[in-house]
Amino acid sequence: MADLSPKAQEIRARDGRILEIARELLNQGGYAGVTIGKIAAALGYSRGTIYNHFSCKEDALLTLAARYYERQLAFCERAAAFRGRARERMVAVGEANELFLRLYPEEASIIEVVCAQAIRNRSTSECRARLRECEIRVNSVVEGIVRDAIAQGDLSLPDGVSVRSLTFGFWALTMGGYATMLGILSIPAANLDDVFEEVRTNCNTLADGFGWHPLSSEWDYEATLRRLHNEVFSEEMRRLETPAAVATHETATPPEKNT
Amino acid sequence: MADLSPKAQEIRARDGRILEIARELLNQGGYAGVTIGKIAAALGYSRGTIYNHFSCKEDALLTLAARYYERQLAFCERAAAFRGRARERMVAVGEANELFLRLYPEEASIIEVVCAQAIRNRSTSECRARLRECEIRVNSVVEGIVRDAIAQGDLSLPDGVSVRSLTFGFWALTMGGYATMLGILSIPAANLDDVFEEVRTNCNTLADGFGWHPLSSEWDYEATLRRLHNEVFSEEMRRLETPAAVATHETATPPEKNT
DNA sequence: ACCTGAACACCGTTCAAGT
DNA sequence: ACCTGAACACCGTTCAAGT
Repeated sequence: MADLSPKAQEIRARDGRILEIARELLNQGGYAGVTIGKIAAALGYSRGTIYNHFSCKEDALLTLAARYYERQLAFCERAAAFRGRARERMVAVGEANELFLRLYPEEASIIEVVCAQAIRNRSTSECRARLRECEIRVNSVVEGIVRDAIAQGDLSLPDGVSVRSLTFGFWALTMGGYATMLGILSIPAANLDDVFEEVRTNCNTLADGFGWHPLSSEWDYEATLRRLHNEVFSEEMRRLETPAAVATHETATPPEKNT
Repeated sequence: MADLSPKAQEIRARDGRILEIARELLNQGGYAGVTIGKIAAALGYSRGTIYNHFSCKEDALLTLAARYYERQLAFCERAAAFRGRARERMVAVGEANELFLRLYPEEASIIEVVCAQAIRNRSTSECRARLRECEIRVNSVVEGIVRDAIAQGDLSLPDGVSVRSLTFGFWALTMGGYATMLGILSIPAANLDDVFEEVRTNCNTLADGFGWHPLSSEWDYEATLRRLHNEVFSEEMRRLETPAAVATHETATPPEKNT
């Protein structure tokens, strides 16, 4: 960083400003609200200049998404390093995801962008590679925990079930649940008041179904969560408890067309 | 239908043709490939005429999605009427979803459209209501099975777990898994060769985790599937086994921007 | 009553011309 | 070397004018 000329540093900094503006526009008006023109106006440069920073609009948005995923990955890695039984660490990673979504709810609108193939397909392959890297690392964190559980004798895989497919189950359950909450997958049920709790309960039940010891009935996982909150996420828990610091942005609800 | 004038019938039929053209364009080039201009050209009418049929592009696409969901719902309802233990019927509904996706893989690109808030938000509320109706009905089919299981003594809910949250677990696991397959949620694992099997295995394990009898270890659910194939989906199984009838369309892979 | 297509508004992206 | 903004291509949508 220090070996860059002042001009080059200024340009670097502008990268970040563009992303921040894009994030605000996305939170305010969804994908349709993000426009090269609006970004340029807020930035104080002309539209053409944006293309000196990002090769297209989608690359800017996916870069934003990559930063989001990288922070989420860091949460997961901190949780996976939690000291305890393998299943406790699994619970910890789930909690890390939950805390992350709770802390940055407004930024979750970026996930919709990532999920849309129409957007991903317009982006540069380097951009997608950066996202993919995050996904792979999150996955290997969880697979590592599963392997530890097996090595420690807490879990034995049923016939025909691989580490990958077990990991996939937890992943699909969690992401399917959260995607619902984020409005990506829609849910039929009326008042889904606490998706977080339902994801947690179902993940625990799935682990019980695999016979992953200690079972829910054999262990106090509430205590595990308390310990995790104290030992790993104390700073984040404090921020969550002071509501002013969280969710100051309103969520993205672009005006509807009819009624 | 018979009480419509010939002209009115002609217009009605054009509704369907527009949807069919939209479906083909969607399969060929994804959302970006669907254009009012292209639809009009293929239809042989001017662009303005399209707006006599659908109030906007998104309404046409969501109507297409609603038709898709309605056919899927019909599959689920047939499966739920299967005679057997409640858990067998649950397995049957899962299998119905799987069969539906296997039979119409190319049409799954419509799901991406439905998942994109950016698209849903531009549609008419009537259109979304039609989609929502389907989701509600699928959900109540599954909730009904869960309630039957409880009534018949095969399942007892743990403390703090409602019928809805249990249903939600199966739903999230299934949809999260399929969303992966459809490229909506991306999956880190390298070669995910059989998402279907992994969804099935994990759903079974989740049911075992809830102590839903008969457990996997107490019952031959492979036999249940065979019976379902014979008694309910024999026609569909035959079509699946003659590959010529299935997956003739190529999946939507619009050209990428870079390498 | 239905259809047409010019016209409008709004984008993303490029690139010759400036500084 | 960097920035500008006119110009281009491409959309969705509307509506006065036709038939």
